[in-house]
Amino acid sequence: MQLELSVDRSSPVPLYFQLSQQLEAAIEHGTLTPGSLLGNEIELAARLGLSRPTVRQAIQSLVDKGLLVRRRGVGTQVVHSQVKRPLELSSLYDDLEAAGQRPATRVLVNKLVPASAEVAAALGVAEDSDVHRVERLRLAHGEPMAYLCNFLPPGLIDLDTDQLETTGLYRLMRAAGITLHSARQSIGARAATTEEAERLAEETGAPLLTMQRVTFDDTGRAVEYGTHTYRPTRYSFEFQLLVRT
Amino acid sequence: MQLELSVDRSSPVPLYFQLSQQLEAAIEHGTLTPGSLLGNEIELAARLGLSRPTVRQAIQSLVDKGLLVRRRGVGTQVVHSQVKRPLELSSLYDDLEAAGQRPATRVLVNKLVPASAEVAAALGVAEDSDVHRVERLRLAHGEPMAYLCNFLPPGLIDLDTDQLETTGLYRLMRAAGITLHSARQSIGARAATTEEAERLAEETGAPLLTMQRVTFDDTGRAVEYGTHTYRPTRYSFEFQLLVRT
DNA sequence: GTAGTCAGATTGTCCGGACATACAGATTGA
DNA sequence: TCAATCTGTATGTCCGGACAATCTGACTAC
Repeated sequence: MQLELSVDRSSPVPLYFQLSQQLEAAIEHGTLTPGSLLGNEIELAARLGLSRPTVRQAIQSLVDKGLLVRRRGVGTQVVHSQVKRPLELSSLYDDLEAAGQRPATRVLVNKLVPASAEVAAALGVAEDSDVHRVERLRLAHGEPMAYLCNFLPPGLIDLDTDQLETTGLYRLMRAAGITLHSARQSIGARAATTEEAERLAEETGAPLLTMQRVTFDDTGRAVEYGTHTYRPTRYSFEFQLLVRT
Repeated sequence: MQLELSVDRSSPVPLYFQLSQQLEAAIEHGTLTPGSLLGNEIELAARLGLSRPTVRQAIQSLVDKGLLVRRRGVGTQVVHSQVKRPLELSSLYDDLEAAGQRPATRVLVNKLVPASAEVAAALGVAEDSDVHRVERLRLAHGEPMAYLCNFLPPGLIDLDTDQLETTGLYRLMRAAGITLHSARQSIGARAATTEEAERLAEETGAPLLTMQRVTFDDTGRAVEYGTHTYRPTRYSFEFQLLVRT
C-alpha cells in the first residue's frame, strides 16, 4: 500500500523534519511494518516534490535513531525490534510522570554551602566557594523511592523550594534557559547505612542502587552534580542503546 | 594558529571521514582547544579544496559525537567538557582489557537447553525450543568480578568453550558476521542469594549490581539475552550520554 | 544613557546533478 | 549441476550554488 506523505512548504518547519516525523509516526503507528522496504529515495523524492538530499536527510535522522536500516543495493527498511528511546538525558521526575506514577518531592535541604573537594572537582569551581545544595526525597504513590542530593554552581538558577516540590530539577534548569548537553554517569550499588536506610524506609545493610552524575551544558560548563540512591525494589535503570558507527 | 588539514583524494576513505578523523584527532590531541572556533565552513572548504556539503558532513559527525557545538551566526566551537564515549555497546571483557585489568573467564556451563518462558520471550523463539546457555565467571586479577549468564538462539554462532575463555562474547559474535545494532538494558540491584554469594566470594545478603540485556542485530532479530550480576565493590557502570536533539 | 535598528558573518536548509559502490538475481559458462 | 559473470537497482559520496534564519556588534535615535 502507498503511504500517505505530504509536506507543507509554507510551514517554517524544515521539510526534512516534516518528512522524518511523518515516517516516524507511520512506524510507531504500524503503518510501516517492521522489515518492510521504504521504497527508493529517488522515487520518494519525486513523489513528494523534494530533492534527494532532503529525503536522505529525513531518512538519515531515523537511521540515527535506530528506526531504519539502509542497505546499499537493497533499500531502506524498518527494523524489527521495538526501539523505544536511546537513553536520553531525562530526569527521574519526568520518567515517573510518564510511567503514570504520581511523583512527589519532599525538599529536605535547599541552601548555599561551601563546596567540598569532591563537589568542587565535579563542578569545576574553587574549593570552599558557595554552591547550592539540594536534598530531596522522591516519592511515588506515597512510598519513598529515591534520595537525591544535588549540587549546583551559584548564579545559574534561582532554586525555589516550592518549585522543586512540584517539578523536576532538569525541567527547572531547562526553563531557566540552560541547554543540557551531556552528562557523565556512574551507576553502582552498595549496602545502606543506617541513615540512608531510615530515609528510604529500608533496613540497614539493604542493597541500594546508586547513581552519580555530572551534567554539562552546551558550552561545556558543569551545571549540576548529583549523588542519588534508589530503592532497587522500586526502581531500576532501563534504556535502549545503539551502536555507534 | 592554523590547523594542518589535508585530504587524500586517491584514498577510498570518504573525504568527509578523513576530515572528521583529523579534526577529532586534533581535539583529542589538544591542538584544537576547548572553546576555540573552528573557522567558517566556506573558508575551510576552500582551503581544503572540498565542497561545503562535504565539510559540513564531517563537522556534523563530530557534533553528533558531542565534540563540537554549532551556533548559527557565531560558528562552530569545541566543547569544553571532556567527552569520552557515549556508551557504546561494549562487552565487559573489552572494558576490562582496555582498563588494563587482565580479564579472565571461567566457563561454567556451555550447552543447549530448552528455552524457559522468560528466555523465549526475550529472544523471540518458541518456548521449550533449544537455545544456547552459557554461564561464565569473569575474573580480574584473579578475583571474581561478575557472573554472566547468557542465552543465544541456535544456529547463529558456534560457541567454543576455549574461545569463550579467551575473549568476550560480543567479539565472537562480531567475528561470526553478526552486526550488533541495538540493545535494551536494565540495571538494578538486589541482595545476593547464598548461591550467588558463593560464586562471587561475597556474603549472603550482600548487595549485587544486576544487569539484564537483550541485544538485536541490524535486522531486528534478538541475538542474545543475558542476565549478569556484578560485585559492586569491584565494578560500576560508567558512561557518557548526550541529549538527543 | 538606553533602547531600537541595521549590517555583516555564519550556519541552516534546499536544490539538481554526477559518478562510485555494493548487493541480489539472472545469465552464462564449464 | 554448480560456479563465475553480468546487469539492474539502490544507496554512498561529492559537487556547486542559492536563499533563509540567527547571532553579534556597531550605529542611530530618543
